[in-house]
Amino acid sequence: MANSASGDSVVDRVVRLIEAFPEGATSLQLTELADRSGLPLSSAHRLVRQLSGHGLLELGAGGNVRLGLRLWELVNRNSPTLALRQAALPFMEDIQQVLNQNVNLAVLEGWEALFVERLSRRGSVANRARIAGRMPVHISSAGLALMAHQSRELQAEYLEQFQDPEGKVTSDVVRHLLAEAAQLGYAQLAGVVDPDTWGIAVPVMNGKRRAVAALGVVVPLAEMRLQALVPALQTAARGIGRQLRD
Amino acid sequence: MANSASGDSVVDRVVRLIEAFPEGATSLQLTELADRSGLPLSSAHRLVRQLSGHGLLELGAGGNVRLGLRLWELVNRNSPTLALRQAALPFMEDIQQVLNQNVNLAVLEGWEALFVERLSRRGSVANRARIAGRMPVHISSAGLALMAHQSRELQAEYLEQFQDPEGKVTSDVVRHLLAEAAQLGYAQLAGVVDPDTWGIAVPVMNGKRRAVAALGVVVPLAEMRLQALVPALQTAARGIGRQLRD
DNA sequence: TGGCTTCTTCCATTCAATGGTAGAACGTGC
DNA sequence: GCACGTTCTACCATTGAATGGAAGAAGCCA
Repeated sequence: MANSASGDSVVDRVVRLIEAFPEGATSLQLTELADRSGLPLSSAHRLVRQLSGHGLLELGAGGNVRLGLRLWELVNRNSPTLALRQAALPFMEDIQQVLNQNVNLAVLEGWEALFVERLSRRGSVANRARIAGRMPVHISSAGLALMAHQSRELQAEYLEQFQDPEGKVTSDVVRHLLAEAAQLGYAQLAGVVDPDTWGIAVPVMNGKRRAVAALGVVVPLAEMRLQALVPALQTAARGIGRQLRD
Repeated sequence: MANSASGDSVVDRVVRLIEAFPEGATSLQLTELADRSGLPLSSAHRLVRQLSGHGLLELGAGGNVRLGLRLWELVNRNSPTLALRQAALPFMEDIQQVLNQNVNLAVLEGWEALFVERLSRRGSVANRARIAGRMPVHISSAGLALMAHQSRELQAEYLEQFQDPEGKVTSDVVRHLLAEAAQLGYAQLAGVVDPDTWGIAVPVMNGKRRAVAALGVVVPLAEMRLQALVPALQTAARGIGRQLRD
């Protein structure tokens, strides 16, 4: 019973609290939050109250805790992806208009593609790639497009640690996919997420010729027409890259 | 030189750090961040390093600090507005398709409308209502639509404290605007933000008949056709409200 | 090269953070 | 309506984590 029996700082605890929210869960019971974050109830309670006072969290009736609107506001108005999304949105709208497909934009975070923006195909509701959602590199066209254009070192590191949790894919297969994507200039993947859809993605290069994002579409198998999709995506990706330069 | 000379807790400091980012600024110099947050440089530095370790901030070369992608991810995947936005997006897309106007969705935060989602008019780039941006209630149709359907107490409190920083608008004028919006079921405002545009917004009511959001469009003056716009917005707003009920 | 700014590290001091405990509030079944 | 389990909230003595000035390192520009 001292200052931090568990040996972590206040900052660590605040982070644990925020990270304790399971994906997609907007609200949590205080007790459950304490459990999930591994903090003693009284500590969790005290921290939540403090954070609520600033609006980073919201403490509702009955110990109901949710992320604060104020936090959402602060993060989104100063988002690290702001410039990227602003540059990309007009081009994404073009793609959506012309091809009428689900369009998405992803960046590389660790060994996963993190989707930062998305436009839905008109009329359809289903779209797996949620904003702020992740997909492992080896099963997403966006992930492959991104990884295929990273430095040799990073790719080597990635392949080194690669292991398919389901044991179906070997690192050699992934190596091949990456080589192919690098050579073709786009990545494609059929029916991995959804058996009836294709994913196609191209890298977005910034001024320094680094692949900072991937622009992709998810199309129904029936409408798969590479020769039409790829040039459109590549053109848009170049446009985005040019915007990023200024 | 003790534990917190300024008398605020670690949590307070973390919040100050995050709030120190000026709207729209994605990155900040460490020294400037320390200044803006009012923290001693060494304290700011230590906290930034800790937060960076968890990815909530990112500490780049040369003391360059930005919000972390990890924080963006956590906040957006558990956003308090997630349910609202998911319910609203399909309807917003409908509006965009049918009317081809800038569509936006706002909630009430304090005495301001906070824009949580937005779709741009095809082809146009300009759109003042940025995501995570704010507009005072009395100069935004969304704000008026929201406030007009709040409880009598809240409205009274709002009008009580109201004061136009520019001294042009009196609280009586605002009272009148609110009454009108409440009676008509929609709020309209001409050329306040941009001299050539109209804003029209309708409230979105949840299951408990509380106005939880406002759905609005911004149209060029020339294309202003109330009799077409309002019914479309109201229909969409009802649809959104119905979704929120489940 | 010299001077200026900005970043980073160090460490003795001390008070804010901690968490077990107790009690209040809530919900639920009998 | 009572008793029981659960969850939330408040308290407070203990103590080690947080603090921030100062000095050194690293850039940067003229």
